[in-house]
Amino acid sequence: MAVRLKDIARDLGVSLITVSKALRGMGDISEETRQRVLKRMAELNYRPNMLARGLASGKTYIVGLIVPDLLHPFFAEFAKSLNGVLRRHNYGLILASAEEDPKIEQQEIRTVLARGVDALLIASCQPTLHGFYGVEDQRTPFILIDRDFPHLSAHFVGTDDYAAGLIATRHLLSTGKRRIAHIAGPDLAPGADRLRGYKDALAEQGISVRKQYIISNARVEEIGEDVGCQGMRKLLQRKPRPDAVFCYNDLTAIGAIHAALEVGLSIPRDIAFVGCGNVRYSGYLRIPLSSIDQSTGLLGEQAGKLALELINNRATAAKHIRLKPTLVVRASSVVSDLPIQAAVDGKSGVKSQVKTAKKSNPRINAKK
Amino acid sequence: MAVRLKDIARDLGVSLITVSKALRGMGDISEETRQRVLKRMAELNYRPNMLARGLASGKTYIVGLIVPDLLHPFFAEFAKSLNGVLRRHNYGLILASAEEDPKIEQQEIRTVLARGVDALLIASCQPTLHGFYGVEDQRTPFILIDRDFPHLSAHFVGTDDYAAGLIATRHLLSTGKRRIAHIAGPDLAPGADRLRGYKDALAEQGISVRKQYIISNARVEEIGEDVGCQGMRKLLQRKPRPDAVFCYNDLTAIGAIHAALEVGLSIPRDIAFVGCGNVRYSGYLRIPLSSIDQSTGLLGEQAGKLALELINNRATAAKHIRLKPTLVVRASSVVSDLPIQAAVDGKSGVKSQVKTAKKSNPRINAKK
DNA sequence: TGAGAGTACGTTAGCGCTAACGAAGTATGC
DNA sequence: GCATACTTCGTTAGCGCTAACGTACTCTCA
Repeated sequence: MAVRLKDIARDLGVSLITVSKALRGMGDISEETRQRVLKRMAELNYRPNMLARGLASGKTYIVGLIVPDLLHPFFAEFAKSLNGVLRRHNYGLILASAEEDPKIEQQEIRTVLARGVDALLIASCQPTLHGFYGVEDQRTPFILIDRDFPHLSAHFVGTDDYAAGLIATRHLLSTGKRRIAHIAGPDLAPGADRLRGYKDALAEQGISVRKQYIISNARVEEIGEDVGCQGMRKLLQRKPRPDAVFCYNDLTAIGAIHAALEVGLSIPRDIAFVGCGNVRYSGYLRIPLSSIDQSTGLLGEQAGKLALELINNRATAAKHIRLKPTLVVRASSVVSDLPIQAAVDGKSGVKSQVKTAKKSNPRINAKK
Repeated sequence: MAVRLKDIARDLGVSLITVSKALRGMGDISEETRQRVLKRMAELNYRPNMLARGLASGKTYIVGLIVPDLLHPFFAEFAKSLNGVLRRHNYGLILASAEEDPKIEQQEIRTVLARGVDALLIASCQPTLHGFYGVEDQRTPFILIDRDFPHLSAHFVGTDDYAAGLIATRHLLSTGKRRIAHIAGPDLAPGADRLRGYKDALAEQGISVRKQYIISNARVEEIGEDVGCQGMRKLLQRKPRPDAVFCYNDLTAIGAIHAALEVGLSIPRDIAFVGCGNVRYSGYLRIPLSSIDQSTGLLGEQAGKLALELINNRATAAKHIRLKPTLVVRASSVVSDLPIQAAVDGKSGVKSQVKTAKKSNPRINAKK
């Protein structure tokens, strides 16, 4: 059996509550007693029973995180970063991967809440908003991640996806491309915002948006390589053929590039690509991929800090944190005169990825 | 406030314990009463308080997982798969990423244990075995993941790393290469086993192991692209130059390939590469990477099942589960006569990856 | 018919901890 | 010298649930 407060109290000849107070650093204990207690605790390798503490105090020091897919680099990095913040504040993390299934998401939310988490972070994969199964009514603070539900006045931490679309498309325009296509994501907040950004960037240059250049994936479950590949095959049949593609994420971009190479196109000369997400291997791909970096680690930190804040100050008006993304340019969108190995090593390779991710200081829009 | 058993009992005019029994499906309740109780529970949206249940019963229905780095695709996939198994059995997952730091690992083990998990899975990053800080003495069953500590007679789930080294090296030998180098991993079980496999495969062909062809990374903290790149630069200075390299993992392979391209070598003609881990993008890299697949998803499942087994039957002799890895051949190790785009599309590209790693991998050429 | 067995439900006593208040002892002020 | 305040420690009463046993009540069968 594990050592309990009671054991230490008996051992030291003081009352249980004195030991508890010493442990928690409460004021009305003499410094001498506290040291005596702490010393004995260390000797006996005492570990407070967090279940009992949680039951008695109503605080579990656990935060729940529900993501659509832990394997997705974005969520993995987010979770890692969040875990770091929480650990530094002695909070634990209960994690659930919903397998892109709203039913499972619902189940996970239920069970995670039953465990009495102090806060809940949800990157939802719900197609339409049916509310969060009672989370809103609960006293447990909850934060939406990555994907906002504007109708719900909830806390939110995510990327400025409109800016992502804008920046990516502007970049392609700046390289002289004019027939820019878009392989869109699901018809949820991030996808819709990136699409808006894409359209507005075109409008800025007086270029009309052509429907035939937009591949919709409104109802696709998993936006991966095959979606990009199939989308690209359709785009290749358009007349005139697009000369650039802004892809919803890096996975679709990889698939799209694959389809373009398949028919012997030269990248970026014939057709250029920009992805979104800047996943780890983007710089090492066959065609190193230009991408929009979401500073995911920073998102995790911000989300963690917000969660802790909400836990400590019960009532706060809904906070929206949107980080500005940054562009990482690589060979998929910019012609390089250098031999290929130099191109990879130099400006467009990993080095610049690190540089950008470190240096870029995304501004935080704290609406309200 | 959440609904409690007491509320339902009062509401229905029965005793609290009757409600509890109905909830848990215990035998000595009439079917009629049970239905009445369950119906009311559903109406009131009752959720059992898992903290209280855990405190009273000693079972939390939570499993803890501690990994060195959640961002590493292996651990992300493992965690995801484990989460799936646990969810199907109504278990939750507390996850901690130790940031490759033994100190943090120790801290995480302490706090996770304090939360009263029913089982603990540890993929340790300890450089040497100092024991698991009292986990062994605890009644909490624990399972070592990926990396075994043979001295400890603990449960283990991981890859047959010796086979991985053997298979990878045999493959390179089968393509006619004879001067095969190895960029090794840290001097822990997986790294040491892969090295042994490498050596034995050479011995099988009567080829003597040359020290100058083995790059040791015994004390390197993070085995990533940089390590591979630097290791390769050293290997390039050896005389005669190696004509193939088996790399500890895919990340080092990516770095190594980078260094080889840098000096204008042709892959795989001048020098061939095999990695290990078969991460998601291996098939999309500049030089699609031959790799050893660890069937990580299956490992997660096996580990989850073992954990549940241990939770239910207290005492079991130490169980060792080692899955045999498989080889996925791509263009980094096999010459292809086809033009590059066809090579990627065809035999050496994505297809073989799909074939081997069925579940989570992109099925890009759906040309069936 | 009444002891034994079975069924359905309830009572009691915690799990290990904390919140809120209470009770000593010591110091301070006028 | 005695009330007031402060310091230090303890008592009481739970948090919401479960384990283990207790108690009615019914049924069975020699």
